[in-house]
Amino acid sequence: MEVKPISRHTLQRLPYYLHYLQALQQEQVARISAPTMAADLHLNEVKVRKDLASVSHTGGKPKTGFAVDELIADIEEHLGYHNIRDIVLVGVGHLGRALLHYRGFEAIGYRFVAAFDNDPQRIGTEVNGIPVFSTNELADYCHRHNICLGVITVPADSAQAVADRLIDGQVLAIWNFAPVRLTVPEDILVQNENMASSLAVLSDHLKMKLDDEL
Amino acid sequence: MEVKPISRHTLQRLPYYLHYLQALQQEQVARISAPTMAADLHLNEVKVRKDLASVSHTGGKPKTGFAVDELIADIEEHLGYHNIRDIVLVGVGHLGRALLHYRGFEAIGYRFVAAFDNDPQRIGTEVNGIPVFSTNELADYCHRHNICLGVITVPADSAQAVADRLIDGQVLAIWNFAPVRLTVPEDILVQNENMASSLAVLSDHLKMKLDDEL
DNA sequence: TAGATTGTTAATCGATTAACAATC
DNA sequence: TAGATTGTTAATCGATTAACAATC
Repeated sequence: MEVKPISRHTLQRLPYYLHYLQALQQEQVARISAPTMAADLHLNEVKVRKDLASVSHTGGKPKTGFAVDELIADIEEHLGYHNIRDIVLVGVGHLGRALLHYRGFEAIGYRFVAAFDNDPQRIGTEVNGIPVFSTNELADYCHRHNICLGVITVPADSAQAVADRLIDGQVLAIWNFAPVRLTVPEDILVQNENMASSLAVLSDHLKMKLDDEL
Repeated sequence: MEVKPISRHTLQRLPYYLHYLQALQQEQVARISAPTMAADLHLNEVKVRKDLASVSHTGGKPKTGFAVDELIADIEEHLGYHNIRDIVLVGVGHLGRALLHYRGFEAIGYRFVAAFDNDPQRIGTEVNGIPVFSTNELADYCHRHNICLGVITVPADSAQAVADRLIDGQVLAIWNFAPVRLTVPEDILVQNENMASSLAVLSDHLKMKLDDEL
C-alpha cells in the first residue's frame, strides 16, 4: 500500500474544489462528475480527474461521478482539517491585521493563537480576539506553546531578525510576506509570498495585451 | 531583432531581484555578479544568469558581472515602472484595506485611484488617501477613467457580480482574491490569488515533516 | 596568460494534456 | 447493450539544472 505524494499544483487547487463542493452541498447536490467540475471551474478535465483521484478514498463511479459529501471529507482530511494547528503572526500592520481576520485558514486546519509586534501602542491589544504581545516574548511563547508555524508580516529590514527568533522558538516552518529571502537552517521550511510578485506576472500579460491592441 | 517572451517564473522573481539590488545600491555597491546574487538569494546560479540575461540590455561582463544601476533600470522597465497605470479595488474589508496600503505596487507601475464598497459607512471615506465610492458607480468610473485593472477583495458570493461590472467598465484584467473561479469573456485576463491555496502547499510540506519526526 | 564569469546549448525534471482501456 | 465517466499510461510542454565554449 503506497502513498503517492500529492503535487504542489494539485494542493493549490484543493481549496478551490473545497469551496465549490461546499456550495454544491448547500444546494443539496449529492453527486458530481469530474467533467462537470472541470467545466464549472474552467479547468482541464483530466487535471480534475487526476486531482480527485489523488485525494479520494472511495474514488468515483463511472456514469455517476463522485459523492459530494465524501469528496469534501477527503479534501478536508488532506488539508489537515482534523488536526488544527496553532500558529502565530509577527507584525500587526495592515497586512497582518487582514490575515488575522481571514476566515479561510481554519478550513484548512490552522488557527492563530497569538500575534506579536514592537509597537507599544499595539502590545496588549487584541485583533479579532487574538492577543498582541511584545516581540521580545516571541521565541519564548513559541517554545512554550509548541507553535509549528510563524507568519512574518513585518517590513523587509526586520524580517530576518524575526525569522531568527521564530527559529529560536523551534518553529518548523515560516510563511514570509516580506520581500526578502530569509537565511534559515536547512530543516526549516520557508514559503515566500509576495504581492508584488503576483502582480508582476499579471502586469506582463497585461502589457502584451496593450501592445497587441496598438 | 527578436523579443523573447519572459517566463512566468522569471517575472515572479524580478521583484526579489529589484529589492535586493536596491539594497546594494544603498550600500554604494557598483557591480554584482550572478553567482553572488544566487548565493545571497538562495537561488540556482544558472537560473539567476538566465533571468538576468532575459531582462538586461547591456548584459554582464565576464569577471566583473553586472552594473547595479543598469540592472535596476532594466528590471523596472520590464515591470512597467515608467508607465504608471491606474487601477481600482472593490471590497474595502481587511484585505482590501491592506492592499490599499501596500507600498510595493508603485514600484512595479500600478497606482490605486479609487476603491468601491457597498457599505454606506465606508462610502465617502478615504483609505490611505484613496476615495471609497459606491459599487453602483463602478462600471461608470472605470469607463470614464480608462481603468485597465480591477482588484476584487469582496466575499466569494459577490465576486462574480463585481467582475461583471468591471467588465462593463471595460477593464482588461482582473486580480481576484475571492476563492471562486470567475466566468469572464475570453479576452479578459484573470489572475486568482488565494491565501488558503498558498497555505495549503506549506501545510502539506509541514505535515510530511511532522510525520517524518515520529 | 589564468581564472572567474557570462551566455547558450543539451539533459533533466515535473506538470499538463492527450489517448484509451476498464467500468458501471 | 450503449454511453458516460473513471483511472492510467503515453506524449507534450515549460522550467530547472548541468555542461561548456566564449570573453574579459
